[in-house]
Amino acid sequence: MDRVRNVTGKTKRLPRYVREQQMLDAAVQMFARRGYHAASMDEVAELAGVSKPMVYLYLGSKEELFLACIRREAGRLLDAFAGQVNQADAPDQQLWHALRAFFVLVAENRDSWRVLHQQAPAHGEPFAGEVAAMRTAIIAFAADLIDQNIRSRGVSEATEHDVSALAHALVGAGESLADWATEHPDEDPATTARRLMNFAWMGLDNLLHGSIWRP
Amino acid sequence: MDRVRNVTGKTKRLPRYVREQQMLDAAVQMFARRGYHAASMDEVAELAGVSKPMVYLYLGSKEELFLACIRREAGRLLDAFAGQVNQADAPDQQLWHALRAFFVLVAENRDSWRVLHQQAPAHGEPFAGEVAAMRTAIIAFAADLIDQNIRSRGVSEATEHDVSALAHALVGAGESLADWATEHPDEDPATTARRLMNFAWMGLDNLLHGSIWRP
Amino acid sequence: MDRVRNVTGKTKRLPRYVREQQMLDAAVQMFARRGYHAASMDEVAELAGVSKPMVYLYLGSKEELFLACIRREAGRLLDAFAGQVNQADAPDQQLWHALRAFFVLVAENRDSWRVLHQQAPAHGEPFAGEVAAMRTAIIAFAADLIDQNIRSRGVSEATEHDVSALAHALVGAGESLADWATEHPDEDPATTARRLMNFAWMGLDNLLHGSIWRP
Amino acid sequence: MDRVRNVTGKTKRLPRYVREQQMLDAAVQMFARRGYHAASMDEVAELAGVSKPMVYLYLGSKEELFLACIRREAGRLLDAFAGQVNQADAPDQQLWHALRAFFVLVAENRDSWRVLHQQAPAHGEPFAGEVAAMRTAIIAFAADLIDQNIRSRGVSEATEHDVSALAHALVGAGESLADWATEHPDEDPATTARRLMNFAWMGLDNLLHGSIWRP
DNA sequence: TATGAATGAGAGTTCATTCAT
DNA sequence: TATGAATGAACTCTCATTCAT
Repeated sequence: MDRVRNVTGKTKRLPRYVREQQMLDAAVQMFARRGYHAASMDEVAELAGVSKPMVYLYLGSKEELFLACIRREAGRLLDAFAGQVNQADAPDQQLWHALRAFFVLVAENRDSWRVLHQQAPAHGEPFAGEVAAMRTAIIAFAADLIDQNIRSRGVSEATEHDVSALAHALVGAGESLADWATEHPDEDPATTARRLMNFAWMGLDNLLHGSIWRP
Repeated sequence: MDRVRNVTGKTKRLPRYVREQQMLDAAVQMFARRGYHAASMDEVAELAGVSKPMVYLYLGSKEELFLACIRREAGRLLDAFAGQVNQADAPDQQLWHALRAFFVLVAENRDSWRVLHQQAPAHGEPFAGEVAAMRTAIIAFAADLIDQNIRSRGVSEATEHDVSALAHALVGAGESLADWATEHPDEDPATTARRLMNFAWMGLDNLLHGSIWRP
Repeated sequence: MDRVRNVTGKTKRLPRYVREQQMLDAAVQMFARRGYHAASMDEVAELAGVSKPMVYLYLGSKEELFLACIRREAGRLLDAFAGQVNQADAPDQQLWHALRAFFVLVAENRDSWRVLHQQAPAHGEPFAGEVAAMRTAIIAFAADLIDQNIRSRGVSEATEHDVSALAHALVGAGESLADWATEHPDEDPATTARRLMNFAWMGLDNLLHGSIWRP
Repeated sequence: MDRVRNVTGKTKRLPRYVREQQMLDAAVQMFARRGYHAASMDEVAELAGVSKPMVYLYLGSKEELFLACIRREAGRLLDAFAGQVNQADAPDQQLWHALRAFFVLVAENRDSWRVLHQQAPAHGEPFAGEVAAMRTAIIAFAADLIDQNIRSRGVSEATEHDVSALAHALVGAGESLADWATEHPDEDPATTARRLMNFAWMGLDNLLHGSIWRP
């Protein structure tokens, strides 16, 4: 009933791409708030202002719709995180820019973040895999920066395995802070990014200087 | 058909408590591997070697069953993490013991970890809340240790808010490493714990010494 | 499989209202013959020539379906009984017309009568209440006629309570005769109505003339 | 937990007949208040202070239990109604005694009345038939009295069919008044019986004197 | 293009009923 | 005698999905 209508009273015919984006927007919102299973195709269609068969016509099935959501949002996140980095910068500067972009994105797109972080991994393949791939890319990016840092100082005891572990820890810390920031809306994303830089990068620095914690 | 039978060929009658634990074991496994919705009560019952009505008789409903799983596993995790710590130890020693116990538990109970970390938060209330409460307790524990450390050195610029953020980052890093360790079965849990101590604790140390990262 | 199909062999698509009436028809029949609990939604749907989800989509739930049946049939009965009465007629004429319409309706809609008289009161609230309300209306109608009759003769010993009891007796006699007529299909409804008029109205007449039975 | 126990703390072993009556008491109560289907064997057993298998051992099945209830209560009602009548009395005296006994019984055993009047007929054979048989006996009794009355006056236009209809009307009026009396606990059963005698018997009298209502 | 009408398939849940002790 | 433990079988209800127009 709320669908956009033109002056003749007929339903407005929008180009396919626009309609698709509307549906994806609606789907992301529903999946984030209700969860994948509890979100019904009926509700998605209604929120998108379209009839159910349209959703099927454009997106195929509930699984494909969910996948399309995941892909779109994962792409956006990757773009934000890694896309705008200047490879000529120092590693810490690169990480800093990436993290800040990430926290900004999450703050502005909570539903998107919940779909990627909370929903997709819980519903098995192929959804979990899609997010896992994105996460792997991010971790690789972090690992690369850590590696650059290490090499630039000539320290080299750390294996690839060690670096990978550090990158995982760094990303996990970032994800957790993203959730935390969600509950503190007055926290500036840049501040959150600085917190993480201090927590993580400084710890790495220490290791590089040989001060190691032992039980 | 697969029910346990004794030599006389008759169905084994077990006391209620035993059967309940069997059902919870089966449920944790099914929920972890298939996901909450995809896991059917039929499958849970079959895996537990019991008929469906028994599951309902003892555990009430699918929701209550899931909650019971979450509560049991959350309790175990909390016990492992915070239960065996000696308050007389230095903060870093306390954290170290807790983390080691945590990584050991996760390594030995992957399904349990997946239920808590991957399934419960994805399915809304009351499940998410139950895990959130446990996580809050763990974060408080970590925050407390960080606080002790700060005070013992007389440094005091950090607000409670800052400490909370650090604790969230630390716990997030631990969760991420737990997942990572799951894919590296030959990694010793103690080693994983040491990685995290080095990544996190040393970073904190740095902060305490006043070396701060700035953009 | 038995659904109505047109010559092209395709499923007939009927407007919502028509389908709803078909479902109610089927439901009344099933509830009357099998009883509320023994009637399954599967059977109702099949008899209506529709799939089960349609019944749920249009009527909501088994309880709501039963209620809808009761309401429709109670409405029809009330209309038949009280709807066509001319208030200008003498009380006995009014009652006579009402009773005749009632016995005609019951003779032509046995299932409907059984749902109202036999099923609904046996299954507690809200079903019993719905029929009780209709019955109360009918009894009030009868009581009113009795009252008019009394007043028209200036006799006035009878309290409201007494009149109510008489009305209940009259209606109970009518219900019982309705059941009895059901087993005597060759009995003309008008005859049945006349029987009741003689049994009831004449008895009242007597009372009004002061001839009272005493133990 | 509330079962009767002797001093040794063991469950009291009561003779079979006593236990059976306890179970029937409990069953009548449950069937009357919840309805046949909604009453569960669990609840019946608990209310009777017995374990479920005992109910099955003594009464056979839910159907047989319900039948046993119906038979016991129908027997009591028949006894009350027709059992205490002195055949030497005049017909109106006989009817009066029977009705008074009936209204007394209903007033004191509401659950019993609801099982017979409300539940049994709603649940098909063999339950409905059992009550129908009892009702037939009562109607036959009434018809006989009416018949005696007619013959004693030498009036004989009335066929057996007519008399049967009158008896049905009389009994229906009685049933309806029984329900009505249930809602007016301060009404004396004898008064209710007198109401019915006046309503019914006097109406019959009229007919016998040739004053007939015509449309 | 767009949709109201319709359904296949399967889930959770609840009993009456019966073993095994 | 008496019962805690256990289940077969059904039933209500819900969706993702697809016709027919």
